[in-house]
Amino acid sequence: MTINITFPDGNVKAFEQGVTGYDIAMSISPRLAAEVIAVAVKPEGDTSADKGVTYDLKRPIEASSSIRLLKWEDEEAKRVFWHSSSHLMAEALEALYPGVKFGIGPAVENGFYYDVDLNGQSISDSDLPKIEKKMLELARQKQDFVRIDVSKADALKHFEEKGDPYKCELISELEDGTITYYQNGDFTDLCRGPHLVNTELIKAVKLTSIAGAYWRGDEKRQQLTRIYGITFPKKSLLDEYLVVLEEAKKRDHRKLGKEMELFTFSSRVGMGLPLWLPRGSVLRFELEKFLRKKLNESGYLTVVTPHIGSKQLYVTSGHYAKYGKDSFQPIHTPQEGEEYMLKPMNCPHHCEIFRSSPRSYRDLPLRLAEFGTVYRYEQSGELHGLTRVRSFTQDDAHMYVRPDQIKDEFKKVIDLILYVFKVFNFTNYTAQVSLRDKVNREKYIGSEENWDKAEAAIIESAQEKGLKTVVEYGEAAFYGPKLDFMVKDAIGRKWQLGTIQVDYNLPERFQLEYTDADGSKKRPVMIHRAPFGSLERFTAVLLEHTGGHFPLWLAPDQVKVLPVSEKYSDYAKKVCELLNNSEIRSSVDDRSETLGKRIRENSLLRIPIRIIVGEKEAADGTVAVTLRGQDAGTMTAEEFVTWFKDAVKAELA
RNA sequence: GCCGAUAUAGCUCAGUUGGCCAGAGCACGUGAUUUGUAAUCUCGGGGUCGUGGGUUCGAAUCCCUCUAUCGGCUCCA
Repeated sequence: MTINITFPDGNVKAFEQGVTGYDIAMSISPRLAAEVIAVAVKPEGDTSADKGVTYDLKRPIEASSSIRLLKWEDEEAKRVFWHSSSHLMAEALEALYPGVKFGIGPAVENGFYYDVDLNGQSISDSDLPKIEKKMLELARQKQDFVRIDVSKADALKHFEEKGDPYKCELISELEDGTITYYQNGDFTDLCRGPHLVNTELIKAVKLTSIAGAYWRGDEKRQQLTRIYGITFPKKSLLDEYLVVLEEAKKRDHRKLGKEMELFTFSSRVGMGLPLWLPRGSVLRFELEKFLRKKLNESGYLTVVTPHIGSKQLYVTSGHYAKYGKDSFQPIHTPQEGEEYMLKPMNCPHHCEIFRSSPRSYRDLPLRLAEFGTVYRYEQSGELHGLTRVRSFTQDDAHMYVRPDQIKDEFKKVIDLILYVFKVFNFTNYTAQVSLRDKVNREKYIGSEENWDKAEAAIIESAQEKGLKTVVEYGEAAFYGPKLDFMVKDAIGRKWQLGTIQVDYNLPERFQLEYTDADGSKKRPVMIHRAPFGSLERFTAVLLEHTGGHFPLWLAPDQVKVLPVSEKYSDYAKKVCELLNNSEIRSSVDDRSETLGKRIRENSLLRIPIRIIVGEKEAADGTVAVTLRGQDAGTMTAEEFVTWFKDAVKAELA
């Protein structure tokens, strides 16, 4: 019996039933067969958007299907490669650490990990080379990965005898008849697969770090040792990867922030409490200015509210019940029973502003904006540079809208966020729609009906704006669903920047009302939004995104004027004064250092423009301009001001 | 908070199996030099080796406590 195999280019070829991906590749060329790692199989008639199931190269294909032969360049192939590598590491661990028990060992975005219980033994970074060596040794034994179907009873028996409670727990949750083992060498693991054909494909191994991880992510359960690693089919690919990693470290915002004198931390002030240095403060104020202008154009009203609020405010908002114990504790006053809390968000204050006056349907949408500094008690281990801090300033705003205005308003915010991303040249972002957990719903405040409406509004707006979105169930805030924009940092970690959240709950809790056209009282809907997320996190991500080379309009120091020698200091100062009077941030560097050294130092500070003045310029009243290392010509100081303003205008267009 | 690691001058880092007043480069100060597009030379100041305890004749080095930082986990309004 034959089946039809459809190739990505639309060609169809007949093969014997039970043909494998490897056979198909061989039928095209042996060279291809050597490069193929796995095969994606999509049965004929499956019209879903699904990319197909990844098969082992030697697993028989039983029905007519469309296939894609997956090579290293395909993400799916990398996953197979790394998943197999985690099995190889487990085999090595079992050889080196007798009695080791295994949790789970999946492939991740860059490599793989395995969670293991070392059975009382300990392991440290210095042990990693030993494990790497063992892995390569085993890989060279050319072990086949063998897929074995097994019954639930047999599987349970096997791992009980082996004394592995983690695998037993996993098996107990699986359905009989769907359970498979994979075996390579002496190592057998419960695994769905797919895997490489043979371990010999793994040519280069780097174990990157050791960390603790809770079994099944539950803080209350056993903590396992997680070993991270990455492998490659060629040694050269590993070397390239290590170089990229080094380069990324150079862009780390914590390092750049120090070098460029933007911000610092002090253990005496307290952990997670950033101190903005003068240069960083300029940057921050410019970011604020940039957004304020946009807000003014978009009908927002700016408000200012205090950094603390009475405990009662948060009892009303519901935040106290939800987060009270895990946040900064109430501030007591000399007055018995009087308690204030550092504000963890601005919304409750804004709700009280809404209440300060009767509102008509004509007043809506009411958009209240504030650069509001908030305080959140993040767990100590979670703090990270400027991306996770305990005190940060949100570019916050709350829109109070009529139900019929939600979608329009939502779309306007999406436009704003996309404008921000465009100006800062963020092209590599993902939009995540965060909805309720499908099953576990008790942690959410508010009625089913309102949630359904809010979730629909988000999904539709995103669709109509043509956003590519990922839907995540269970990621919603407790008070409403949200649309988050995520970007990656220098070393590939994802951070949430902009956020838009629909909220039916706070208006309810604060009993917010407006008078509708027919004179009846109606409840507004609230939309929370922050295009930057926070000034802190945005600055961090921007630093890494640009490598510290900010757009001209944003650079803390825009121009450095360098006189060739002391003789031209006065002229340099005159030029600088003119620029500063034209609101161009500039300064003179006339230290008695060589010109070469001053150029170098000011370049390292990433000052975008340098102006050099010497005999010629002083005589002609001109300046010699260099923009980011590129000669931009000689012009009069006045011409430079115009040139500069035009350049800034172009950046913000 | 948990697991693992780290902490030496303002910064980046040396400091060998515990052993003379703890070193370098950069930065800072000083003097010379007055420079035409990415590092001029001279001399100098600066560290109770994160904190507190312990082991030892002797601790930057070994052990414990605490603090902070780093990599993860968990959490994230």
